[in-house]
Amino acid sequence: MISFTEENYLKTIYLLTERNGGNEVSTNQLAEHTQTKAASVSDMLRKLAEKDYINYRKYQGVTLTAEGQQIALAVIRKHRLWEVFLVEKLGFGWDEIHDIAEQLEHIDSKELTKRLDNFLGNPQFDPHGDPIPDAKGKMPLVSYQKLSEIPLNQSVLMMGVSAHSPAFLQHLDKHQITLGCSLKVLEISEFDKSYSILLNENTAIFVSNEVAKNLLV
Amino acid sequence: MISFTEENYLKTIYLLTERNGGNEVSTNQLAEHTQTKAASVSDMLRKLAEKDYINYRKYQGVTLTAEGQQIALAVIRKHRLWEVFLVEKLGFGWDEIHDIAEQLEHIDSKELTKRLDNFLGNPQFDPHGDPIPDAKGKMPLVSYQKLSEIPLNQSVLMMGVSAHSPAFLQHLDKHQITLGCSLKVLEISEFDKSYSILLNENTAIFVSNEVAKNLLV
DNA sequence: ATATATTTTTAGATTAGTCTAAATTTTGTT
DNA sequence: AACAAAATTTAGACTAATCTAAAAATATAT
Repeated sequence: MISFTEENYLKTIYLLTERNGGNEVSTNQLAEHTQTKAASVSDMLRKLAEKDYINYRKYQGVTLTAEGQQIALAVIRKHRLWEVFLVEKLGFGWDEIHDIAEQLEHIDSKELTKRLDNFLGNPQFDPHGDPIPDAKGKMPLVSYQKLSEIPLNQSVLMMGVSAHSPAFLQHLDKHQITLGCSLKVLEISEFDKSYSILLNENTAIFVSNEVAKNLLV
Repeated sequence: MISFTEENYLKTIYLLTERNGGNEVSTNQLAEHTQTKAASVSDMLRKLAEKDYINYRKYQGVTLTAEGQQIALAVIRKHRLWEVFLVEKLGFGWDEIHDIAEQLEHIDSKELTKRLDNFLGNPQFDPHGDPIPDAKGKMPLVSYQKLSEIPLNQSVLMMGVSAHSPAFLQHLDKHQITLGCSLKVLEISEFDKSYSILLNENTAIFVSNEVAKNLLV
C-alpha cells in the first residue's frame, strides 16, 4: 500500500522533473515544494528508492521509475479531474480549487475515477489548461508557448497558465483574461517590459511582464 | 487540528451511542468497529477526553461532548452527502458506495460541503434512507419502524435499512426491494418466521426474518 | 459473597513521517 | 588544486497511532 505522503512526493517529483525539462529533481527542490526540510526528503527518497518508485543516486537527485511515474500520473489525473468537477459542476472559481483538489486526489477508487471522468465528459484539460492524463497515464499532447514569446500583432488563444497562485489567477479575473480568450500583443514597453494587449479583438489592456510570462497560448 | 483518525472515532462513538439508545459506548464496542484493539482505543479515548471531545470515566464507557458531537455530525453529513452524489450523479449502486464515502467524509472544506449539498438539491436522506444532518448538525426527524413490527396486511413504504452490508443490499436488489417501494406483510411462517410480502401491490415475494428485521418503514 | 471470567487500562515497543544538528559530499572560486 | 560555500545525508530525537503482554477493575455466577 502506498501512503498519502508517498503519493505526494511522487506527484511532486513528476511535476518538478517536467519543469526541469526531464532532468533530475534535487533534494532541496523537493523540500521546498513539499513544505519539509531536506533531511526529511532524504529519508523519504531512501524509502521510495527501496520500493523502486524512483531512481536515486545519493547527492545526484532523482527521477521516477516507470512504476513511480504511473502512480504520479494517476494522482495528477485525479487532481485535475476533481478540479474540473469543482469548477464545472460546483461553480468554484479557478483560484479556489487547488487546496480541495490536493485532498481529493488521494481518494482511492479506480471505479470512482472512471465514473467521474465520464460524468465530466472525459475532459482533456483542467480549468487551468493543464492536460489530464488518461486512465493509462497518457497525456494529451500540448504545445503551449509563453505569450512573451509570441511576435507582436499576432492573435492567439489563451490556453493555460504556468503559475497557479490564487493571487495570480484573481489578477487575471480582474483583467477578464480567461481560458479561451483571444490575445494580441500590441506593444512591449521599453521601460518595464510591460505589455499592451488587445483582448478579444476589442479591448486594450495592460499587464506586467510577470503576467505575460505566465500566460500560455 | 483534528486528525482523520480522531474524526473516525468521534463518528463511530456517535453512531454507536445512537445504536445504544443514548447509552455510553464501551471500549470493546469501539475496538470492534474501528478494527483496532481495546488497548489502542483506551489510548485514543484518553486523548479525546483531554481535547474535550468526549466524556470519559475510566471503565465506564464514553459519550460525546457538545463539541465532539458537532464534529461527528459534520463527518456524518459529509459521508451521506457524498453517498447521494455517488448514487444520484455517478450511478453507483447503494451497495458500492460505503468505502468510497468513508474516504470522502474527511475532505476538509466547508465551502465544498455547502456547494455539494446545493448541487444535490439539499437532500434530507442518503441512498440507504439515513437522515443527513444540516450544516448546523440538526438531523431531519425520522420515525422508522422495523417491518417486523408492522401488523399483517398493512401497506407501508420502504424508507430505509438498518443493515448496510453489500451482501444484504444486493440481496434486496435481487428481490427488487428498493427505497420507496410499497410492502404489505401477508403472512409470517410458523416454521422459520420468514415473511410472505406483497411488493408494490402486485408481486408476492418471500424474505427471511433476518431481512424483515432490517427493513425500515 | 467470593471466586472466576470479562473488560479495560497501563507499560513498553514499533512504524511512518517529521525535526535539528552534525557530518559528508559536491560545487564553485580563486 | 585547494579551500570555502552550498547541498545533501546521517544520527538521534519526537509525535501519532498502533500493537502485545501484563496488571487492574468490573461483572457474573454459583
